[in-house]
Amino acid sequence: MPITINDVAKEAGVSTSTVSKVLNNWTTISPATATRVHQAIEKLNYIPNARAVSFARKSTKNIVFLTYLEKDSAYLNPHMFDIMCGAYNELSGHDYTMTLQDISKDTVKGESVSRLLSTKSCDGIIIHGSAINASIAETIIKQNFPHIIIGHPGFESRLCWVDTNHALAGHLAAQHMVERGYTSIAFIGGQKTDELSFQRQKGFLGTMYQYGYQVPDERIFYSNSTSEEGYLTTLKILHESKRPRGIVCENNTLAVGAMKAIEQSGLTLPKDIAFLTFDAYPYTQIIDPKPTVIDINVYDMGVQAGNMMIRKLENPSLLVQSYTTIPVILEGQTT
Amino acid sequence: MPITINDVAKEAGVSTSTVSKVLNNWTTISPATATRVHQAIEKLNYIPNARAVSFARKSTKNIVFLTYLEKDSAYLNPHMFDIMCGAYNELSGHDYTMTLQDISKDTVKGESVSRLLSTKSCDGIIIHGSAINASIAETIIKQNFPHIIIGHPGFESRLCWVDTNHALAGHLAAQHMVERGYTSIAFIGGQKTDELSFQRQKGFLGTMYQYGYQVPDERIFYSNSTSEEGYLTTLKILHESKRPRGIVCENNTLAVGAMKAIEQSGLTLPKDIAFLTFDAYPYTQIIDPKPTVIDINVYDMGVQAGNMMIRKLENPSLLVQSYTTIPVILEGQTT
DNA sequence: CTGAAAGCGCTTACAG
DNA sequence: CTGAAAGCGCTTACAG
Repeated sequence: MPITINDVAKEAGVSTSTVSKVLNNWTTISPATATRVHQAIEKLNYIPNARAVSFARKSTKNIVFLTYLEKDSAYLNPHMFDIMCGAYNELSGHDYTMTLQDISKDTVKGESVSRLLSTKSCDGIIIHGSAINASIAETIIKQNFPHIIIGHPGFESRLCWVDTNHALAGHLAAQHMVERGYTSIAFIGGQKTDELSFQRQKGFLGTMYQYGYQVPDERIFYSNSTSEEGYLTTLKILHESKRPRGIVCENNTLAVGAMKAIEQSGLTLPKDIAFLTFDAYPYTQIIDPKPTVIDINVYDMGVQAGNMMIRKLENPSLLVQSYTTIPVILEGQTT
Repeated sequence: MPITINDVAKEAGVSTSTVSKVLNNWTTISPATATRVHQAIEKLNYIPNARAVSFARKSTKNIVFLTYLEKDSAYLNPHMFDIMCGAYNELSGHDYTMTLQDISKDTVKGESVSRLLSTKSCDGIIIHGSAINASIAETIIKQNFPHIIIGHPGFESRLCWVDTNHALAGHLAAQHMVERGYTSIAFIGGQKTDELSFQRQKGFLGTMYQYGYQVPDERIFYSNSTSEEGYLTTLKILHESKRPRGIVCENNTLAVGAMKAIEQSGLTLPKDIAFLTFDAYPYTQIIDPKPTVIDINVYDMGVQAGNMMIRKLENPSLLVQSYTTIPVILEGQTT
């Protein structure tokens, strides 16, 4: 038989309401009573039944983390899990639990979210950027449900979100290259439609321009972000009649191919050509030489998301819509 | 005002108990009544309050996944998250939710688990192998709490667990090498005390022996599993007076270094030397040429863990203690 | 400062 | 086959 609040009340010689008040730190309880109750709790080794508390309070102290959880997600997108850890850490530090929810099996867009809200099985929902869509957005906004999107949603709305300033990352990349004296640079980006890639490119090109080193169109490349394309594009760049002084890759996968091409061409980094890429993961840690990268602290983004969620729950009238975190440069051996 | 079971009862002209029975598929309900109730549910768009159900049923339909969730875990141990996804998938398919729990902040060993059990906030607990210890084991066994450990616990106990047959993986490695005609082979392992490495090595050496190709002690190496050590050890192996025909590395990190050494020595894979390693992640996908690996399907391990958990919950007297999953060979260009 | 009582929204013996 | 009633273990106005 598990110990209940009634057992504690009996043991302490008070009513259950009094025990409850002690448990919830009401200020109206006399110190003497509080002590007696605490002693009883200690003696009986009482711990409140979380289910009953949740039911009586009409709050779960639980946050759902909505994302894709398919096979190989961990390898294809470790960032997502690092964000998850950050969010977990912040939430658990404030006595919230965190439940996972996969969106990939939804046959109707947004159904898992609707269900989540109507069953009242969480107080709030953190949504990974890859899992947000207009249908979910509408459900959440209509019900005014506490939420945070990780990554800018990609469409205008009243949704709340946290993101890293990717344009600033591009700016930092340009600034670093110019400071090191690399002024003629080729940029290998992802797909034209990729928002993240676009922001990095925009920040990079804009800052180069401000410094007076406009990057010509023929030195701006788009790709499907495969290592193979990074390799081929870089070969092409290196065989230009007038080779650029440096190459910037929009992501790690491109970087693997690019550096292979540079190595095979017999060029030395950074003497013959400088190289910079974005993100410290997943490959730049093991590529040799270690490239200079503009990194984003995704764990911290998760922490910020958790923190914003908690503040929203504590103060529902809070009007903050977004947090933006700042990228940092990690210097390697290629610039 | 959210719709409750009472609203549905009123709408359908029946009692709340009847609605509840319809909701829970009791066979004693007449088809006509069931239809009326379903219509009312449909009309009011009623969804049961999960908190109330959980409280009344004294079960949460929630499983806790216990592990380490610190910064960078996702990069250092993507396997763990892939397992997590597998477990989630299986659990959610059976209408269980899954909550994360980090163990790294426990000041007293096992305190988070004790708390979990006393607050009754889950029906069962899945524990990643890295997070199990004697204190947690004792708590769980004493309370006879539904649990699954991912990976053999490393000490004898009545704990339930799932794991891959790592010795079999070693066996498959040996078999493959011998079949391809590579009979003189060096083995680079992890630390002597590492159980997984030991099992792989044991399986490998044992099978080589059975085939009649005993691996001499001077061709068995131990290491701290860094890429650097893989590199240096391989260089040493390649400069032996009588070079082996193949090298087997116990893990991916060693493999990165080993293959670099082979390449730098001007040897061609697999013409001059054959190479095989374990695990398809995190690096063998991008190493060139792609090595032959013995892979373990960790996602499937998670699925098995989830499945075993569900069967235990449905049938508490189930005596199964362990599942063992089977590794597979993925042929690359190095054997 | 404390307690009796209602209530949170379901489930489940039990009676009919 | 259906329903009245007790119960799950807390919280929280409200009265004193």
